[in-house]
Amino acid sequence: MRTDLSPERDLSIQIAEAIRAEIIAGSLAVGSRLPSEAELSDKFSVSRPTVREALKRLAAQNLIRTRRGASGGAFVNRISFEDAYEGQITTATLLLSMNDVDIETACEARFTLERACGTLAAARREEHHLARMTAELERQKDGSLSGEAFCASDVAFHRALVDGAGNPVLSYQLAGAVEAMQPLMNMITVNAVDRARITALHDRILSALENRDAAGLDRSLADLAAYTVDLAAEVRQRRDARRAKDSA
Amino acid sequence: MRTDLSPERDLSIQIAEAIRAEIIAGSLAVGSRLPSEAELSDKFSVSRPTVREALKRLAAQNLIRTRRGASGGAFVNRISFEDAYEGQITTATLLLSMNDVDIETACEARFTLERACGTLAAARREEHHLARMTAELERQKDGSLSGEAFCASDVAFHRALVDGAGNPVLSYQLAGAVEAMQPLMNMITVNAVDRARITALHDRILSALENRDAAGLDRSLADLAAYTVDLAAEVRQRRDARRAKDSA
DNA sequence: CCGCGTTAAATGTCATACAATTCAATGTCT
DNA sequence: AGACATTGAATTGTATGACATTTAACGCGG
Repeated sequence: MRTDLSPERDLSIQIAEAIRAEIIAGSLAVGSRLPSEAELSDKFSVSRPTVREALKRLAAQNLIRTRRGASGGAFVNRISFEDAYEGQITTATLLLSMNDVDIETACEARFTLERACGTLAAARREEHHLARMTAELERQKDGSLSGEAFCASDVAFHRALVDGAGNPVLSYQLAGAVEAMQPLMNMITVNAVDRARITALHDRILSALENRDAAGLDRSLADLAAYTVDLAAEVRQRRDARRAKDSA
Repeated sequence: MRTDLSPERDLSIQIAEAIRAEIIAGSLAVGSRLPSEAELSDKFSVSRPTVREALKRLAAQNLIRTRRGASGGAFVNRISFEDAYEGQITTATLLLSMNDVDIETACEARFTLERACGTLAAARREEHHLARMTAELERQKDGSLSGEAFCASDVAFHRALVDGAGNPVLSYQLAGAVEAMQPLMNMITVNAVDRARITALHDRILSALENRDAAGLDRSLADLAAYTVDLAAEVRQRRDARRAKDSA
């Protein structure tokens, strides 16, 4: 079969869209092998490099994976939640950094969603969620931890909480919200006093979750949200003051 | 400058990651122009097709856009909420269809998040949110509406509710969750009785929002969630019955 | 000063060749 | 006969060079 393309837009885009449409429609099942690059370039009447550019576009979206060698080729990928997390996180991170979203707005979004998950997690959390959170909390109490490592542990702690809701779709959605804030949090969390306060709140969160105390968990998360916003406000005040001094 | 690459993985992947890292780190600012393909192939000591494959990967993620002609080239894209929203919908849709996520799980995620927004929306909604929801609700009561149009209106209604929370980050996250479910909802909502029940619930939601009655709004949304899950269960029972008959 | 063609720079596309990788068939030795 | 090395073919990855297309800027003439 030979498929014609309109010369309107770039060929590699059209080819990528044609293949993506087939994948979404299901006529290319998960795990099935696409025609070889030579066959595709024949089918679309384009050169092999052009086909390859189209395939790279799809590969960048995790829609296909390629293997070399005999009986190699491009295969339709089953998009796992883990794969999707990554894209979600980088996109959300860039969205926040590129669109001048203030920390208060980002915090509100993140904690609003997280508290909603908390209600479910209080009912469904399992031992391994608590174990992960306990381990991270221990790390956070280590004073020698670097700022970035502390934030990374903070993220892991909260993601375990979200996972406790036992709903993979929720975990996927929240991954972006929680993880995307890490760069912002890196600017905030600094001194030992702040850390102590945060780990104390984490203690409350963890024990509330352990006791399946949904209301207590929600209060603790709300307190953490309020404290985070306070810290953000301080950071901004310092920054504004510095700017005023610089411009003077 | 010449950058060395390890021969471990594919070159185009490494180049794409190197450039992406620069964008995320901010050393390539939004709107700035990347070196030309010839310069990049020189910098990384690879051929131009390889550089192009790397750029196509980045273009597929909306990280860059390219323009032809003099003073053309590849430019760092400002990721808009609209762009990101597109990608999130296709990803979320594929996730749901490829991973056999049951409707209950998807519904739970969607309404859990939406109820969280509702609490904020009850406090912050403005007249134009109510106006949009009222208009959509009127459409939904028109019996001649097609199934798809009804669902589209349903989505618009709920997006207006989410927008009422007055938090763009929240709107972005929720838009994906609500919209990605539309294909699933299309299979559910069918007959006039179901529609009447749904619009009645929408009536309750709207008036609760109008009266800034957060608790009532939450109850109404919970009822709608429960009803949706019921409908989904019916659909599945019918489907299973049909399958059993077919295999018999 | 304005309009218009020319030109140069950049991406888009093509054709071809070769390298690297993987699997399978084949053949050989024990 | 069976295990193991060898070869070969299929496929993706990369390189090279060329041409086509598009676009902005420049210079020239009116």
